[in-house]
Amino acid sequence: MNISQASKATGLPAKTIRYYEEIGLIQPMRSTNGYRTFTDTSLHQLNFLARARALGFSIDHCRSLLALWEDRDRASADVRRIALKHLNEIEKKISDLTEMRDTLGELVRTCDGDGRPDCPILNSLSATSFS
Amino acid sequence: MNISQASKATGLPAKTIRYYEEIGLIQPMRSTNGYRTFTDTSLHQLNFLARARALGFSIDHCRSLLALWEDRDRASADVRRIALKHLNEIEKKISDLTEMRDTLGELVRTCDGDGRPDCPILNSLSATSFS
DNA sequence: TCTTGACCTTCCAGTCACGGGAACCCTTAT
DNA sequence: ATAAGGGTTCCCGTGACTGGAAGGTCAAGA
Repeated sequence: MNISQASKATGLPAKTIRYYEEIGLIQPMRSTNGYRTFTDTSLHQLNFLARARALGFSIDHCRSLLALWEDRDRASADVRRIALKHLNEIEKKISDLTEMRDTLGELVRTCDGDGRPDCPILNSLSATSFS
Repeated sequence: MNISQASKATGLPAKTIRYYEEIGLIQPMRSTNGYRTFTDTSLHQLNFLARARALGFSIDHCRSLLALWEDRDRASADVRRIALKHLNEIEKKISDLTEMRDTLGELVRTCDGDGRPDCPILNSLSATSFS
C-alpha cells in the first residue's frame, strides 16, 4: 500500500504521515523504487496516532503512548498517568477559554453594534484598571 | 521611559514589546542613543494590546481593534463584528475541548491504573472503529 | 516508442507569537 | 579604568504541520 492509500485509510494527510516518519513515530518499509510501503502494522500505528491526536495528545505524549501500546509488559498506571496529565491540561484550557468567553460575551452583549462610535468593548480594552 | 519600565508598567515582556514594534503594532519614539522611548500614548497602546491578547484576540484582530480604537469615527458595529467572530472561535474551541475531556475523562475513569497491562485507554486508541 | 498524467520522492520555506541567547553599544557608579 | 546593568540588533528554535518546487517512477493510451 502506497502513501495515498494509507492516507485514505487513516484520514491523515500524506504530508502528516511523512512528517510522522521524519520524527521517528513510524518506520514504514520502502519498496525498491523508494516509495513508502504501508503494512497492517504501519496502518495500525497510524490509526492509533490519528485517534490519540484527535484526543489532543501532543506528539510527545503520542510517542509515549505508542511505546506503551507496543509494550506487552506495560503498566496501565503509566498510560493513566499520561492521560490524566493531558486531561488536566485540557481542563485548564477549557477554564481559561470559558473565562474569556464570559468576559467577551458580556462585552458583545452590551455593545449596540450600530454606526455610532461608542463601544463598551473598546472602552473595556482601554480601561485603566481591570474589574 | 525605557523598555524595561514599559514592560513593568504593562506586564508585557520586553521581547514582546520589541516584537510588537517589529510587526508594526506600535511605533515608539527613539532617543538620541537609539533607545526606545515610551510615552503615555505608547503605554496606552501596549495596555490595550495586553488586554486584547488576554481575551485571546489574535495579533491580526488586535491590529484591527487598535485601529478602530484610534479612529474617532469608527462604527461600533465593526468592533462588535470582530469580537463576535472571536467569540465564535472561542466557543468552537471550548466545544472541541469539552468533547475531548468527556471522552478522555471516561477512559481515565475506567482505567484501573495499576501494574497490569490491560488498559481501556490503549484499547480505545487501538480500536478498529470509533463509537 | 513516446507522451501524458498521476503518482511518488526530497528539500526548503512559512505558519503564530513569541523566547533564548550571542555580540555589541550606552550609562552610571565605584 | 572598570564593572554592572541597562539598551540594541540579529538569528535560531518552538509545535505540528502545510504549501510548493524540482525531479524520479509508473501505467495507460496513441
